[in-house]
Amino acid sequence: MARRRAPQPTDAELAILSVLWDSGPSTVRDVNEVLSKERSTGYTTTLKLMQIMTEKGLLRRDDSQFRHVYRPAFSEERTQKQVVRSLADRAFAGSAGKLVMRALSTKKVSPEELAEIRKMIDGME
Amino acid sequence: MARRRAPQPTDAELAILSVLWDSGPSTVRDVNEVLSKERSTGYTTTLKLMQIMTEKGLLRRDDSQFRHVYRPAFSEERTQKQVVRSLADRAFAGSAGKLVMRALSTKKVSPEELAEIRKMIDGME
DNA sequence: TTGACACTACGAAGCACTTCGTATAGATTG
DNA sequence: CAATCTATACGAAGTGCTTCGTAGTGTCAA
Repeated sequence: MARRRAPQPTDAELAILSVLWDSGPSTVRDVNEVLSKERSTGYTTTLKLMQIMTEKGLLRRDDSQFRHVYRPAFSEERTQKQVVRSLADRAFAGSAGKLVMRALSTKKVSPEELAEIRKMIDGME
Repeated sequence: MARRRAPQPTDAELAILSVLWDSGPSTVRDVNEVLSKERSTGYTTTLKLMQIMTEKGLLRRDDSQFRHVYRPAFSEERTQKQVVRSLADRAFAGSAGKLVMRALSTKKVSPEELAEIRKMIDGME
């Protein structure tokens, strides 16, 4: 079962994907309204990006309506695994374990999450 | 104690930093010999990158000798924390904990590392 | 149906990253 | 000292990312 290869999303593309994962299928306007709050992005900028992402295969588009509706081509889980693996390769000599330990050491993990992580490790052994 | 801000290293820059963290202070030739094995990078390419990294403040250079000797301006630990935090912001809504769990779920963590991670969590509670 | 509005398509510019060719200067060897 | 090797400096090209202006097309209400 060969899965289509997914290109690594860029920063701006990840921002768009995040909105779509949160909100579900959306129009360009929907996405841009969320993004423009933090990034103050122009409408046509978001449009162009989403068009390119569709060409790349990162998004799917339903253009049966006047307002095209976009959705992510790949799940949040799959994409997150991909970017994590990519970072592990680039900055941690390929070791996901080293990456995990470094992430834990940033002290930005809440006790609740810590407990969840421990439970996850328990289930893996 | 305000620390100088470190720019995010790019991919090629991370590759160079990795060599320097591993090997210690090195000349351009030293670095290029390691890199060219995987990346087949030209000598002047590596040189130019390291010059730019020095301008950016990512590397320090000792040019008292004919062959300049370079070393990282920031530690591996600090840089790794930085890139992890950056990824958490971009793809995990800022949550290092979510990033950790996703990294664990890639199944690329050895049992030894898993044990180490558990020990680390024990020490944090 | 026509004017106003909203949407998509397209082209291009600005910028950063990466790569490499060429010029120049310092070392080394016969 | 001259030839040769090795190093650095510099400029520039190619590419990809991001941004936006403008043109063209569809929609809707008066």
